[in-house]
Amino acid sequence: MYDLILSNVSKHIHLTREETSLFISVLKHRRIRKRQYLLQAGDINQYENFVTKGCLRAYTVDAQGQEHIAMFGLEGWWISDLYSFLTNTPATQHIDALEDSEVFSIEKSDLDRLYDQVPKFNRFFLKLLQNAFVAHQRRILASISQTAEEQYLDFISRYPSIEQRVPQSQIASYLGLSPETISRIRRNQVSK
Amino acid sequence: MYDLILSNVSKHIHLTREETSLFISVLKHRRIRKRQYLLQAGDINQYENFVTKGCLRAYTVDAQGQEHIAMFGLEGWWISDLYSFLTNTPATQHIDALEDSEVFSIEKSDLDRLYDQVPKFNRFFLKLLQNAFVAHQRRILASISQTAEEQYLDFISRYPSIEQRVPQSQIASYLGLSPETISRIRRNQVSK
DNA sequence: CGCGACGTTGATTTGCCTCAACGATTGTGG
DNA sequence: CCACAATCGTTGAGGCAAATCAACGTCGCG
Repeated sequence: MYDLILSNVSKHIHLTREETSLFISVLKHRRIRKRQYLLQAGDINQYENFVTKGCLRAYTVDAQGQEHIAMFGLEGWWISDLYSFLTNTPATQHIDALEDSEVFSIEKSDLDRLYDQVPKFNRFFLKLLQNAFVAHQRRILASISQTAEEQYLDFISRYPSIEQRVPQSQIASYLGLSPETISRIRRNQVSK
Repeated sequence: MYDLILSNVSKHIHLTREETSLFISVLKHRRIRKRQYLLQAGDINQYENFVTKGCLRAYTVDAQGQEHIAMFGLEGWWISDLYSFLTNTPATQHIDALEDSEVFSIEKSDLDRLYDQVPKFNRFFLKLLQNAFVAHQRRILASISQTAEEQYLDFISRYPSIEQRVPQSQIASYLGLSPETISRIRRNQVSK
């Protein structure tokens, strides 16, 4: 049950037995049914969440009611509205499940205590965030410099596991394209 | 001379006198003339840079020769090609100066040693990166959900100091718009 | 002075969106 | 278990926001 998250941690730092059990003691296991919210915009994001099963998404809803996906969360990924989490302000993002899912959640106060008691967790989350930051930078540059087709092809080659699991319309929403555009790109693709 | 960077650090962590002098000892002061490179794509980004004076930009150049600005760096900001820095691989970004500038640079090996000797620097860079991550997330959502005009107005209200200092064409390049579009937005704006 | 950098403006093009209709598949309540 | 609704993707027609192309004015600098 703890294998996935412990191997995720051990990619970056090494934990002693005591540190491991301390870490495990702050994990809250939760099941989220498809379409169920893990977080609603307006609420305060109390948890950093690690996905152990299924698939979630974080997204905003604009004035026209359109959804814009900030990130997906598959097995082995972390997902939260980080700004809300850090500043204790109401979330601007919703997080919900695209499939029946399971996560481990760490409460903010527990995480802060963990940072103090086992300082190397600072290093761990620093590493995580470095990776996320680099990925975001790439996404920004893609968004401002590439055509719709380039963005889509890049996406599916970079995240084939997402492309296979989530509806095309969700990928469209992640890329900032219309579902029809994705459909047309795919049509042109087969004839190439 | 060290005031700006020390106050930047002390926003997030407190340093003893010894830690402060250790920190200062790894800072390399550099002057970069307008149009001069701090980093060229293809080279390995050896430094994390803190801007103490002037204004720099990090950007990629695509196959058509078009520049796309990843980030600006004004006084008090950090700037680097983080991916290259972390992985020791050739940079994909150029960094150069839009004005005569000065920076403090920290070499990677020094930073790694600093992390070990003064672990709270992990915390410091974690905090920095959290802020940067949140800003990037906002930028992504803006880019995929807003019109050109909304993006531009958002930008100048969020970063008035940049808008006053850098050419409009550079802001266009940051937002992924053409310079002409920015010009037209501004024209419509005055008549409102 | 003359040149390059920068911004403006107009004309035209184009990539992608919107709107609308439809088929296939999935899921669900009677 | 079937019928009907919802979800999802596809396709076509038309429109529009922003890009492109081109010409020109202004300013600052070497």
